[in-house]
Amino acid sequence: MAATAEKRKAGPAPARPRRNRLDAAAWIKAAFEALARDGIEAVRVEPLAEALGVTKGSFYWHFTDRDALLAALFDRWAKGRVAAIRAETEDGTDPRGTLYRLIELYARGPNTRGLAVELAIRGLARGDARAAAAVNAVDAERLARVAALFGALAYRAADAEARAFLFYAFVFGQSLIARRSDVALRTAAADLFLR
Amino acid sequence: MAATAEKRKAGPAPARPRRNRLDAAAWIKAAFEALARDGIEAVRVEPLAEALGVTKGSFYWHFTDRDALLAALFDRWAKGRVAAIRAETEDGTDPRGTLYRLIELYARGPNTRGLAVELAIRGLARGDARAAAAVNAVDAERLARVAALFGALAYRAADAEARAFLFYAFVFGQSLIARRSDVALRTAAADLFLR
DNA sequence: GCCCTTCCGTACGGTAGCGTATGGTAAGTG
DNA sequence: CACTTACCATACGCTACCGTACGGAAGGGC
Repeated sequence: MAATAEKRKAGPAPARPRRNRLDAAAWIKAAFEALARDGIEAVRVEPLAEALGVTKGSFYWHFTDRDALLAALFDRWAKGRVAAIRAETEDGTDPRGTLYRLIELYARGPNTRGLAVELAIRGLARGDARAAAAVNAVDAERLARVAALFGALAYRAADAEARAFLFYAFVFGQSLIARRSDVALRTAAADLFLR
Repeated sequence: MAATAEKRKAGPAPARPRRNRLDAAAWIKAAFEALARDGIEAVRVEPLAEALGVTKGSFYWHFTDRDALLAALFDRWAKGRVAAIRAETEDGTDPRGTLYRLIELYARGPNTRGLAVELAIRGLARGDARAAAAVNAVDAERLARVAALFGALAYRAADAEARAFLFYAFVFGQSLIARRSDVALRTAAADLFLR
């Protein structure tokens, strides 16, 4: 990470940094956009620079190389997903409702962007150790949280764990199949193990 | 394999067909190898040529461009998968055993190659219409066949369809999750809807 | 034998992107 | 006002790949 927040002085905050000043986070955000829309092949330095309205001179100030951007991308994705699943499951009441809400989050909803990022990173995890590490961290947290939800529904530990595994296998597998499929079929399938 | 290769008499000349004559199928096969191992970005003309021991002069004789190779790849994959699911389900006896066998095929067996190809093509289906068409054709056949298996287990039509959907969502989803090496967990999850 | 088809090698031009070197410029700092 | 810092623009060399043009070798048909 490069230097980010150096202007800690008190006083009037600068309204606009300058013309088009960027920080590392802006590059990562643009990288997420490109990844969601066109996959990892679209996360390239020069196209991103053009999309951001700067040149790659900016990029190589904030990152050592393209690989560093990818590493930051995976890291930030993992942290964000872990924080998200914690926030979504911290309400202990109504575990079954939470499960249904979680499924909706990835199965329908306007979350095609997040799903695309998810699938892209999981696809990379096959050949990239850092992507694999990010996926492992996210999966561990998610499976633990969802297993706890099933545990709250009075399933025994081993059964709750199996149901959590089935839960996420279904969530992501379904997204690989039903590109235009109907909601009724998906709901019926989910009801088979959410009962 | 040295049975049907005698075109010449027993001269001192090399008995090979010629030096390294290829056909389109050889290129497609090499493309599958590259796709399975390193993803779609590895399916490139010049690296494939080197792997095949020829130059790209050969490629542009058999294909108009790289895109034509990808189209042939998707087409052949779809045909192969449709033929495979038909062969695997044509035996009507023991539907449940067939279901378990199908799951093993993608979840456990030494089929990491086929699974890698499957996931790569499904990842491409998001942005490539031909890949999407191939996936749709394969999915339609698979879902119909597996729904028929569940139907043979006395599930009613709608239920059988939902179970088939869950079946394939699980098969592919489980392959995306980190803890896929845990056989017991995977089996327990499958038993939740195959029991 | 001769030609004709099939297939590949060789050489070339063109593009896209990576990373580097270096200078320039506006904001802050003293 | 000099000076420093942070950040970006510009220009360059390099590599990998795509697709084209064309020539040449090896067999099969006559």
